[in-house]
Amino acid sequence: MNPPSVQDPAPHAPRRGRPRKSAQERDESQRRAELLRAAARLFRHQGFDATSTRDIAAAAGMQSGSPFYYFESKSALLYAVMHDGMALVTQAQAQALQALGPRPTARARLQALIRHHFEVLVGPASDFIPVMLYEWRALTPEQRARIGALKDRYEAAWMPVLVSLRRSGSLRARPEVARLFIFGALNWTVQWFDPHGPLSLDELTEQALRLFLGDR
Amino acid sequence: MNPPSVQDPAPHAPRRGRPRKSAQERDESQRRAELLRAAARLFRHQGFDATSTRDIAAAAGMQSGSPFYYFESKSALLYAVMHDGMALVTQAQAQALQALGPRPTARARLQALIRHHFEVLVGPASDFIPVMLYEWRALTPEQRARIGALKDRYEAAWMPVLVSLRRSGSLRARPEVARLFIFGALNWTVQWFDPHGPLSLDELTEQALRLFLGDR
DNA sequence: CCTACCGATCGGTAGG
DNA sequence: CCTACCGATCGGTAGG
Repeated sequence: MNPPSVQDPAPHAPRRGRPRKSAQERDESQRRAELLRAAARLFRHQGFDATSTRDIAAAAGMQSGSPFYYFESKSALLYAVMHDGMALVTQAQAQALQALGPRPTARARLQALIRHHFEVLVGPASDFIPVMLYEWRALTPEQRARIGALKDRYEAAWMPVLVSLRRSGSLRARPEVARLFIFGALNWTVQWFDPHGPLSLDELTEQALRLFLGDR
Repeated sequence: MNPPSVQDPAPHAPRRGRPRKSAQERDESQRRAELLRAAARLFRHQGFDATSTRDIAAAAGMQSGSPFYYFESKSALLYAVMHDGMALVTQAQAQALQALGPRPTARARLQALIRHHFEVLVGPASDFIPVMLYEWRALTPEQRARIGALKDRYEAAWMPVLVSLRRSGSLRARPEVARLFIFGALNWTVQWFDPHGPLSLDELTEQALRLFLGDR
């Protein structure tokens, strides 16, 4: 076992009980965030396997070996993209629901969930979730399990809404199966939706609601 | 320019005006088909980039260089998987519609299309179409255009049905957008459906119809 | 963080 | 089809 060296402690092995952040530590976490953003962008457009750590380094303005100062491995980078992405959108989803005010209808809640999900998938500044959706395979089984738990939490918020809509008759399929179909329909938009096309995210949301709900 | 050698003409440069097949040629086309099946299976489960031509050769019982006797490149193998897969399912789709007999309802036609599509996606012996759906990126632009044309033809068959259901009021979204959402919902089943699970393809089809159509 | 480097793997080919 | 091989690229590391 090596004793920890005094200078250049690898930030991917952060120490516990964090003291106040020095200017250098703030710099480091910013560089780390830049790496994550560059990686997410490249993973989304080229795929994980087709993206080299050299590509990522170059996109973040570093030399080829430098990403490994911030991340243990290429796989750890992928995991971090997915993990940080999920943490972000799960919180944003809860806020989108709270913004509806008191006692929103089930339909209004579904609308908010769908609209927010579109934002996450095809809105500006969101390569993270598409990477999670389409690069699942590249994770190790342990990583998959952990990301899967975050994904379950995100999707769980939809179930009460779907159950309520099923009870009222608006939703005609079984809620569990409906949830899987609906996420499929939404997640697939990554493949075809053009943010610069004629359809706005609001219109897209409206069409989705009309497709899935039988009334109104 | 090399004159064509007398023995071992590369089968991936087939001559025109084909004469009757010799036994050797039949053998060759069978070996080619085995390669395609092995490639489709590996591409589906590991992804194109994560599958080496050596993996494919081994799965087909060959040595590492041998796939290049049958295919110009790894990319040509991917293209062939997608092309042959699309040709197969497009024909099968037409047959599924014809089997409905004269004057089927629009609902019956949609049911047949969905049911057939599930068969293509998650039924036995079908790695080809999932590869096409999820390895799109790995094609060259020219290959993408050609496969895209085949895909358009396959999907075009759905439009008259959706238009008809829109007119009758069963479908409440715009047919063009509905088609995209519906294919998303169906194509995504590749990610979660378990053929050995409790849900049959018939039940899955029924749930999909209930989700997308507002009446009955 | 950079420099310099290693071992492994990969797509593809020549020659039979 | 196999054998033997090449050049390129890749993830990752030691040492500063």
